[in-house]
Amino acid sequence: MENQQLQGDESSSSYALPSFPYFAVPTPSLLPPPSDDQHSTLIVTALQQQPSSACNNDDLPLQLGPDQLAAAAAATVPPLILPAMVDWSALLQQASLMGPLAPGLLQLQQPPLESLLDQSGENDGGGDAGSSSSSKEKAAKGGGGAAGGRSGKKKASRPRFAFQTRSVNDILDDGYRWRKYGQKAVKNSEHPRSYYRCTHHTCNVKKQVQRLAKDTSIVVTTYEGVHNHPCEKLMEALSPILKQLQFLSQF
DNA sequence: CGGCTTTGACCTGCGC
DNA sequence: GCGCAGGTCAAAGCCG
Repeated sequence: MENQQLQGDESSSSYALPSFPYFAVPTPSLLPPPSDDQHSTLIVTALQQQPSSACNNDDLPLQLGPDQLAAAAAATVPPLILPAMVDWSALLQQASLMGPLAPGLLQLQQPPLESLLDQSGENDGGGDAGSSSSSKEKAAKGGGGAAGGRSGKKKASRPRFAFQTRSVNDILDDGYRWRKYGQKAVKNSEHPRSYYRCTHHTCNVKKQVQRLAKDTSIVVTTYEGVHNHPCEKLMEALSPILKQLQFLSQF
């Protein structure tokens, strides 16, 4: 299983995620108060590289396709208004630590990332979707080791979370600093996929940003790995409060 | 000048 | 073995 690999291989896995096999839609109660300009709807997916049989979800009561999920999200979560800065990684960590059914998270099911991203592609046929899926999974698992041939060793897969957001901006301001290290045209999609890496020296978190071909207003952001450092912007915002608390605690 | 983006090249795995 | 697709590198250029 992937999480086991993560905990075994990641030197920086102090925030190693427990199992979080749910497709989660944050309900409004979980959301911060509205802000002025950054409007977006959000779907969060916890991704795990599991055997394809595990994705059948025969034992799960709810079976929704990507389109249905999007519709369900639209129905259950009317246009969410997000603040300019949301630490979604931390939110997910917190949610996962609270257990599989964190308060405020609506359990649906765990769709594979491929099904999410395949919405973007006008597949030539059903069989094509399958091959595309396996191709993406392969890339996700071996991508790091593949590039540049720096090490022949296969890189262990890491937890991945896909955020589906309706936003004009490609980049979600999650409070972390990212450096773009690549951009790639994706088959069956007119929009390229962008690759980002966390700029923190010891942090190896990556994210991919891609727009859906079918609905270009939706941005799919896929996080890979877990930050091993605090969110800079969050700390910046909190530091005055912390200082005040420290000051008050003296009395 | 440092940090970031752009972009072509390169590498790997998979399917045929 | 070859071609394709995805992921990454790294040099060059841009920007504050």
